[in-house]
Amino acid sequence: MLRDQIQEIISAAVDAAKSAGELPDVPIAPPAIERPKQAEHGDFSTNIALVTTAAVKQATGEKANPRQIAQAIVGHIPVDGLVGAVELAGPGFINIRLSQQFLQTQVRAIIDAGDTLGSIDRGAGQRWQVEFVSANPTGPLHYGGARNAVLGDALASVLTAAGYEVEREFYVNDAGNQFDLFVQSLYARYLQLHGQEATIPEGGYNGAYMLDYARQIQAEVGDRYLTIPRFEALQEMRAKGRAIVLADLQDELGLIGVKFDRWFSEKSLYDEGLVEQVLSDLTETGDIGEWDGARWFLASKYPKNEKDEVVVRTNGMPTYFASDIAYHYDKFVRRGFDRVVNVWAVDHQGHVPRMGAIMAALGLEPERLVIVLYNLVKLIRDGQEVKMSKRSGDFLTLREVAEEVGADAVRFLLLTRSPESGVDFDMDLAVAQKNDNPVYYVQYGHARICSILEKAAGEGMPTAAQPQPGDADALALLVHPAELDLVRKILELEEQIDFAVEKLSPHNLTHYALDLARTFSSFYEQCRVVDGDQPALTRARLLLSLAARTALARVLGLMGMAAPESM
RNA sequence: GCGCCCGUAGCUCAGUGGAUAGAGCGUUGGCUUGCGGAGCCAAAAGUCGUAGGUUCAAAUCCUACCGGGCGUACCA
Repeated sequence: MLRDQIQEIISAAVDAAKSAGELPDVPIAPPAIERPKQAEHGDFSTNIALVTTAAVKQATGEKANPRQIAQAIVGHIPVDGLVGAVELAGPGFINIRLSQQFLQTQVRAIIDAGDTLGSIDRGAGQRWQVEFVSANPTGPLHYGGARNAVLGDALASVLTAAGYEVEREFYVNDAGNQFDLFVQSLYARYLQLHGQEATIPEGGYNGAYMLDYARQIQAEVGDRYLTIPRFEALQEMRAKGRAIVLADLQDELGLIGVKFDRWFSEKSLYDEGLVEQVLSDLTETGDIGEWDGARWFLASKYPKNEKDEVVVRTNGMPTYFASDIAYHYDKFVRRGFDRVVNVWAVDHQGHVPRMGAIMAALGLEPERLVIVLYNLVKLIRDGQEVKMSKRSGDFLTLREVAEEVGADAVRFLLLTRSPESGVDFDMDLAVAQKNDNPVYYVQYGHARICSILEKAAGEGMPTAAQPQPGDADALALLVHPAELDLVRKILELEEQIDFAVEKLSPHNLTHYALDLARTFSSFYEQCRVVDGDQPALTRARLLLSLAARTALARVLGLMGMAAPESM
């Protein structure tokens, strides 16, 4: 990364100053390189002199002057190539400005990077899994699930851009209570379709969509399930119901552009005996014991856990937690992911400590499992919170929101917030403001550039993507502040990607995308691109416009949004 | 009660110990005859919940308190 190069330059300058005897030879941490808030403070700044002052004071007991120290370091920073200017400012900050020539030459590099623009090698050689959504397969996703989908998907994209090999996984809870209730509810609906008396079980699923599902089954099997015993009918319906609900979920997630590499079945863990195997392994290691007629995982042996957890109930039925242990064994031991990121709503926070206990019991480094918690989405109507219930069928689905507000607008809306911030979602307001969504500003910038490039092509100019002999000379004409600022802004993308990975949250991308679009607009207002009287400058600005389009398309792609050529 | 998270402009939210705390929406005023006005420029708008502490430097770290959300199942 560019920032790393700057850091190396500063480090080298510190060493050189020490060798020259201009700095006392005390240990100094690697300099922190920051992006100043204000443009006058340059492209990068470092507080190394202030930090060094403290280090010198501690080592020698003598008071040092931070500005003097800064001056000594500045004297050893070469001004050539990358660095255009170095300034000493304020109490002892060192501000660095990128050279004009460097910025100009980056334009072609940006274009050539294309859809790998901003990629970094932070995760090279690392295989990560992002498991997200993983909603119960009992019906359409509600709106809160959309936040999970948007967050997990963008996170996976950003990790990929940072060099990790990433798999997106949806854990299908097709074993256990909720799925049983779903199948029984489905069976009841099926019977009702055939005019038979049937009631939805206590705690079952009443939503209207269940009738649609039942009709699909009816269309497939006719009245076959009336002719075979209930037990067998339910058995078959498990598979059919599963296929139908997964198809529905897949379709719904597809509306906001989310695709999974793998849909992992909880039931498969039982079918192949992995749950039983892992439970018996842990019994041997003393992590699972039996009392009060149940089998328990001794979580309290491990830090941050106060209680033990039931894995097999008194009635002999395993809990969700039992398969969760086997599932994570599968992820780490069998499939060998270096790291797994689970995206959970904050109401599952109580599980976090016991997941740490699982890792410890399985002999795995706890940091290999990361849980990203995001806050809940509250639905507001007429200023009041609306409680949603999947069982009663009274809930706002992701599909409804995506259709009414627009997929990209929904993604943007949910992605701008940091995960820990709660979201109050007012559907009426969202619909009313849907054309004011900031995502359209970003997309508009992209479409506008496409239009400019098309106009240039229409006037017989060579395409910007195709290198021309005089390009290097033409790019040297980019000296307007708005032109250089645009290049600067594009070059920030890699740091934004790095930051998103560092924080395991891609929400900064939305702010960056807006910033980038604004920077392009500013260039567009101040610098006419296509000008027949100035062919070389036109060429340079076409290249810069293409670079901006590349960056806009890239960041929109990372966020899972379209980059339209017209709108 | 205990644990985790949040409190920043009218609203919704960003903000990596650093220099004058930002954006979108809303409000007010201006920009027609040049590549897309879904745009641009400008203005008003802040006790960063409160009080202490650490630091050369705190919205950011620590402590207490106030307000809100979530959790504290042989549910998932």
